Amino acid sequence: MAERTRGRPRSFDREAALDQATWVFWERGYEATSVAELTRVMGIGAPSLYAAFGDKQTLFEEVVERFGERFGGFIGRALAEEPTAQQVVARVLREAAAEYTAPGRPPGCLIASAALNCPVDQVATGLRARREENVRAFESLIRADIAAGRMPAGTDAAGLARFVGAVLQGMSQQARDGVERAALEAVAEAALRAWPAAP
Amino acid sequence: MAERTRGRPRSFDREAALDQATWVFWERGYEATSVAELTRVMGIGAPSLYAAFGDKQTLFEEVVERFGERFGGFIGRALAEEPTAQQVVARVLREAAAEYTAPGRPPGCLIASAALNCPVDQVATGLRARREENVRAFESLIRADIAAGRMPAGTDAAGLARFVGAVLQGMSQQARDGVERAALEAVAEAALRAWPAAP
DNA sequence: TTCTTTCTGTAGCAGCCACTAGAGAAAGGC
DNA sequence: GCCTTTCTCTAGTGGCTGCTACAGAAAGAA
Repeated sequence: MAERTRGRPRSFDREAALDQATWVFWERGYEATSVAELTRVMGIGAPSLYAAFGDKQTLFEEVVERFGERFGGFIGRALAEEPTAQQVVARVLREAAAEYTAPGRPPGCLIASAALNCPVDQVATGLRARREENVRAFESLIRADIAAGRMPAGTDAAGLARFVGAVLQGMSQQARDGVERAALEAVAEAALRAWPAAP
Repeated sequence: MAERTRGRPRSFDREAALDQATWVFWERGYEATSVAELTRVMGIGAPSLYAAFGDKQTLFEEVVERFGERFGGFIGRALAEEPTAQQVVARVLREAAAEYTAPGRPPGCLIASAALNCPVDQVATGLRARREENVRAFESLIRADIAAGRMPAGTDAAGLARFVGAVLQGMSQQARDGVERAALEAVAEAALRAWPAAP
């Protein structure tokens, strides 16, 4: 990755700076994070930021991508590793309670909360698409379970998937409001009781 | 109310201007709403706004108060009119699906979404307190139902109340993401299936 | 009429916003 | 050594932010 190139070499670690930026955006959200604060936390000058990352919006998009890989991965892992919709959802909700309140990092989920009330349409839309992606993944998983006879034939797959998405968003917001892990776990357990019994 | 006073009379309707301000804050959130936009929509100059409402933050607090009376009232009404916790929660969730997607007004709930990612602590804290108030009302209602033998003795009242709060917040966010009423009603129905059976 | 009180419109405050021009610094290629 | 390339630093840009000083307008009180 570190190809030798001509010209003066970059004096900072691009990956480390990206991590710092992720932290700030996660904590404050897109709009409330100023470029001045980013450069301060990243330890670089504004021209270096613009040379390395484009502009604030492009930097944010890269931050979101990285966040999805590093911290949003628990949803992808559950989707990949658990065999049934119920097991996926149970694991996702329980892990969300832990992830959204993990000590040493900002509460909640960046993808759920960083671009709320954001007047830059493209930014808000990008995050919305990522959330919608998850809901659709849940939905097709539920449909598969219905088809396989693991869930009642009359189950409202879209509604149930949307419910899981809403609970995740609600849990993230509650975490940002300062609610702690045990309380979020109670929310997850309550949500799981809504799951339809196997036929 | 319209007491005669000395001095030049105000040239605009204070209540109407407050309604316009409510609309803008509801649509855009606290931070993303500029005083310039407020004065434009309210049809008054900045000095008139500051004379009549104090400053942006005080105006917002008044807007929140009015919003709670006009649009958040459905929760209070359900709490006052329904006899059991289950009936309160069922009505609140179902009405929320309609309220959060009512045509002709901004989607979602101002109290749930207008101060997310807001760096002005006092504003964010004020809305958080209002949300917390609702959760506590649900909780004491559930406790009363447990004491009256209408719900199982082992019910986690705090957890269930927090769950309802999280679902409401999630529904508001989904509404802001453009999800429509029927889908939110499915979320409400799913959430209601989590309610513990009577003992 | 004149005084006092209150509101309104113009015009502008300092401070922050995202962003960048231009000069110098630090590397490889020759 | 010297050229090219790329990055960094200083010092700003215009534009927006919330907010206000000031002068004039419009009412009641005398």
